[in-house]
Amino acid sequence: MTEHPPAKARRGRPRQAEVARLAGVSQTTVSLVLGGNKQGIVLHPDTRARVLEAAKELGYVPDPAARRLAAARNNLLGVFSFTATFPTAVEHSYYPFLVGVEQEAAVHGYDLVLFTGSSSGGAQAGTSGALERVRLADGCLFLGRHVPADELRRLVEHGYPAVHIGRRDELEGLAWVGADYVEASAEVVRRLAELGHRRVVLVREDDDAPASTDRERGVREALDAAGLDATDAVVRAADPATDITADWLRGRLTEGVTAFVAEETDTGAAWRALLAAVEDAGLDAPADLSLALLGSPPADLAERPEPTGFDIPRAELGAAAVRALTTLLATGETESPLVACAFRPGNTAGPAPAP
Amino acid sequence: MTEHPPAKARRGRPRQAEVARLAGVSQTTVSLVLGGNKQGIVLHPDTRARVLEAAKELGYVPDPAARRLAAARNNLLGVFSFTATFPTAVEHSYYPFLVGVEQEAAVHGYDLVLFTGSSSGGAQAGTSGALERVRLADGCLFLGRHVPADELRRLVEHGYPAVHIGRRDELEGLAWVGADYVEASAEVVRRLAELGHRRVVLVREDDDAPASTDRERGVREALDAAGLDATDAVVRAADPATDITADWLRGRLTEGVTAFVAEETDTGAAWRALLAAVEDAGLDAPADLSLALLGSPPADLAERPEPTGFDIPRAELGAAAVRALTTLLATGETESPLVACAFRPGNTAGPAPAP
DNA sequence: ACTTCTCGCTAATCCGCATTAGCACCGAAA
DNA sequence: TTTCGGTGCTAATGCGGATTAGCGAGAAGT
Repeated sequence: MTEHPPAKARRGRPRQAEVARLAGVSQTTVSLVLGGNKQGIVLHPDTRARVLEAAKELGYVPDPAARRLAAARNNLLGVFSFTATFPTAVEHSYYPFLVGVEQEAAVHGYDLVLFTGSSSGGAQAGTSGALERVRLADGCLFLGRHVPADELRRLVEHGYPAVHIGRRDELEGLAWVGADYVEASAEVVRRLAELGHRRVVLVREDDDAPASTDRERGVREALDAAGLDATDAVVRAADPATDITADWLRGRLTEGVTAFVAEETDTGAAWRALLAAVEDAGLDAPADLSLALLGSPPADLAERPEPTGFDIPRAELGAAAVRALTTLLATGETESPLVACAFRPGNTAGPAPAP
Repeated sequence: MTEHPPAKARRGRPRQAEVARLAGVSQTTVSLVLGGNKQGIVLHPDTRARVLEAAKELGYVPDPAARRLAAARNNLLGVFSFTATFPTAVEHSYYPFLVGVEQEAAVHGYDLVLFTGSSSGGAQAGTSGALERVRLADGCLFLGRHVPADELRRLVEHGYPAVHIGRRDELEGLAWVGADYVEASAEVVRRLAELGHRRVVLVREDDDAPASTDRERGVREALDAAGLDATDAVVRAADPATDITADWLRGRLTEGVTAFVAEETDTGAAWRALLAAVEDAGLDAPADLSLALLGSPPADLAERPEPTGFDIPRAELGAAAVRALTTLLATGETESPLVACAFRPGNTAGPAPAP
């Protein structure tokens, strides 16, 4: 007869109201005890204890959405990647970031929300508003070579705390953490120069991601600094697999090029192409020519000779990103640190062959 | 003087209320137009158009927190692993699950919250109530060989939607998805029998995880079915590295054993020990004896000959787990599917040597 | 002309939590 | 006895949107 709502009784997670009932206090009090009580309202220790016990007994956990809505924070950090976060194919590329992110987030008491849908055409991938969902979290990390700049800009302009993993200063006000590709790439070229190489070629993808342009810049700067010829020193290959062939390689060799440097990308296409071309040409590195990789080799090429180049401290970058984000959340201060990469001697580069 | 709140006026994004004002309709109408309008309420096309235009003009984007709050579900799935979710060392063991989980979650429009045994709330890690944190998500996936059964039971009894990756029927009411280790292991043994092996030994860890006992069962069943001698057919090695030696191997060989099967575990210890013993004994597989691995080889052993055995469809398992969880959330129905493993011919097993 | 129906739209609530205002009580000061 | 100042707690409200109940007005039926 009466319209009692007991049907909802055991439905879903316990609310503060239920904790309140069990503890014999008001919902407000529960909120005060469980939330920070930043208002400095005085509560009797016994009440406090009762509430805590009731909450534990019921297994109460605050609803993150409600917390956010009430203009508070929910201790959730988002991670949004523009290429799938767990892509089968490029396994090794992004995973290490998460290692660092996860650890550092734990240190700061945050849980991680992985925003999916960026990957694998999920429920609403590609939708123009897809980025907005990250607002559920207190702040968010963004990851990927290509990022929808306008959407991200909107978030940032509205004051949403965001940190990009990877340099990205063209986007005013966006905090980021980046690897110092310029310096790391320059160092690789300097080493090659020291080994006697007078002409070096960089093979990069035909793409203007900061990660690529930074590497090119480093290479060019080092060439300049060493007084080397930078003519045709950079090759943009739209499709490395077809552009970088044994013939092409021989051609460059006859021009006096003795060292080839490839940039690392998600797919490692440039490096793969280079290795294939060298093999096809029946040549050997580092005997006939030197090779270097501006980054880490793809996982499936692990058994190949270790490439000369540098390692990107991915876990460290992930951790730095979390630190930047928590700082942003706490103080509102934007910081964009540049993390150094470690030179990796490897064994694909050697002294330049005598002319 | 007056305590007007205009400070918040131009703050942040537009609300539905503002869109409504601009379009000259009510907030409800805006919600109807912009939201799904699952109620099938009839709206005039013109009204609809006006609202859409107003929304576009203002650049309206719904607040995900509010949306989720009103919907009484936050579209979050938890992933809880009892070993760190992102362990650098055992990288390959759990990672593939996540690949499948992430993709399938995206398909269903869920985002992921990552909980790890270690992190779970930096503030109060290790607390016995650590598991309660997962209640933050609509439902949760559990992952790991060893799981605190009583804590999990509490959650399940409270009606919390949980799915375990890996068979686990001893826990009444818990849904799980598992690989069919019994059948897969049996098949491996059947193949060995077909190759003429009359005595087969399984090397397993001294541990009662379902994943181990299932494999043993499959092996025993296949031995029985083939009418083979199952005496001493199973060896429990607390520490495979010291128990499985070249001497031990020779001993078994003289007893007539011609094939050795190892189970796969996080560390791959049993398989490693077996390989080492064979090498130490100066023997060769598959010439002198046959080897098989009930699972996939550890990543660092990739360059070794491909083990005969089976592959665990980890990504598929992850995806199946998400499907089971979403079904549980939607219909309340618990399902526990068993996913088949694919036999991997490999090249460590061959015909039994003539006696 | 009077009841019924749609059709189109809106007022009122609720979701779960945080915050604001303020109430009831009690001992101390006047 | 009245007033005052804490102390300890709660009612009420709002965040932004989804949902439910239901209200006018014109069309249709009788």
